[in-house]
Amino acid sequence: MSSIETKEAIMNTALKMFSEKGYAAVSMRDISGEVGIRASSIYYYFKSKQDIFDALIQMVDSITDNLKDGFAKALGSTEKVKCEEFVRVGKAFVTGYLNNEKIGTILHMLETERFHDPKADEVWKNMLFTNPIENAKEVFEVLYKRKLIKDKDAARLASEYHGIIMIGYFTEDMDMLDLMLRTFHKRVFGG
Amino acid sequence: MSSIETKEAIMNTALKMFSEKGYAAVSMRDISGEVGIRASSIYYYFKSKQDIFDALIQMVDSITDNLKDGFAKALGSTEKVKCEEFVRVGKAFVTGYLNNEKIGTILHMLETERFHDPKADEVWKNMLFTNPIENAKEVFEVLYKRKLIKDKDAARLASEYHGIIMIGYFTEDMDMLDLMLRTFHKRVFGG
DNA sequence: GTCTATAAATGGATAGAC
DNA sequence: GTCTATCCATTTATAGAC
Repeated sequence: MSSIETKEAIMNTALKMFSEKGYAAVSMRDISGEVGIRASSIYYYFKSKQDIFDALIQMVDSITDNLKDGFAKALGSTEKVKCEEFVRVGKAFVTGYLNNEKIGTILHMLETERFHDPKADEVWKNMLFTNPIENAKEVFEVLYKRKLIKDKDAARLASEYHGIIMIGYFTEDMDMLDLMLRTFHKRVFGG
Repeated sequence: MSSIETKEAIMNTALKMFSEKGYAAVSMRDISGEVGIRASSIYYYFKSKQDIFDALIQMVDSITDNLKDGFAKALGSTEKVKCEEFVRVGKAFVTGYLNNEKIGTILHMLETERFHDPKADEVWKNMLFTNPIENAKEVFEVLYKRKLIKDKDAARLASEYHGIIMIGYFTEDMDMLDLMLRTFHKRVFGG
């Protein structure tokens, strides 16, 4: 295996194990064993266990920027925001993005470590709240300017919308998420 | 110190440290040092480290039942649900209950361990979602029967309401929470 | 780049004195 | 009840051979 491949294997394995067991509960031997090398070999790529974690956070931080797409692209440029499309985009954000294999694993890792790692806490909040709400806000601003909605308060609409998304994400009740999105659409876009 | 006091000190200290550092990162020596005894003395009260954690979860599980009060008592029995009162109750749930010293610490501990402890995951979801939503649902059912609201779907209203609460809790934006609660009140109870 | 070997520290847990 | 002493497994990390 080439050098770069081994390094990536270490990071992917560490991410998976940290998210399942938590940082402290995973040893260098656990990671190396899963990768198929000896623990000491990890130190050729990373100077410490913390160094692996920091590299993961940094990687995650850059991924976060690629989030905007879905909601903005799907809703910000259509003629009329149909209910079915609105509901589809909302559910896709939960099932396709938040519960995506990669993103979901990252969120789990951050969630287990965020209380004792300020950087992890910041990235977690950005991924799950700050960025999505900011993106939704921009979309609602566009929709208002294009007179597709009557409510001018884009910031509040974005927080309300994301509240629905978060309840769907945490309770995993997709039927209720569907229903709440329909009700929100009716209220904001009109019957 | 009496036997019962020492046992409580161990549990309180363990809860605090588990919530700050995570279960695996806290050693028996860490806990005993904070309590002011030797690590071996803990084994007089608990047969293992896991035993402390399990005792905490069990304690937490019983506390959860005392949750109903706030929302139900405050809103389910008044003549008319005034906006100010509705907003006050919602904000009090976030600042007084979820961010309460004891409850908040418990939630943090559960959140760090829930992905590798099914019982912790269950209790966490109950405390933060299942129970509050169920309680809110019962209140909205009462309010509908008393013709104080026109919307019949109490389950959906409860999820929408709790979505607002959760956004307030996670983002810590109390001004936005205030605004969303006012908007919700206007929509559901009428201007 | 990956290995073996090992240092040095820390972990959970027990035995037995007081 | 709390202590000292200790066992034994496991941990992070390094040194140096290949």
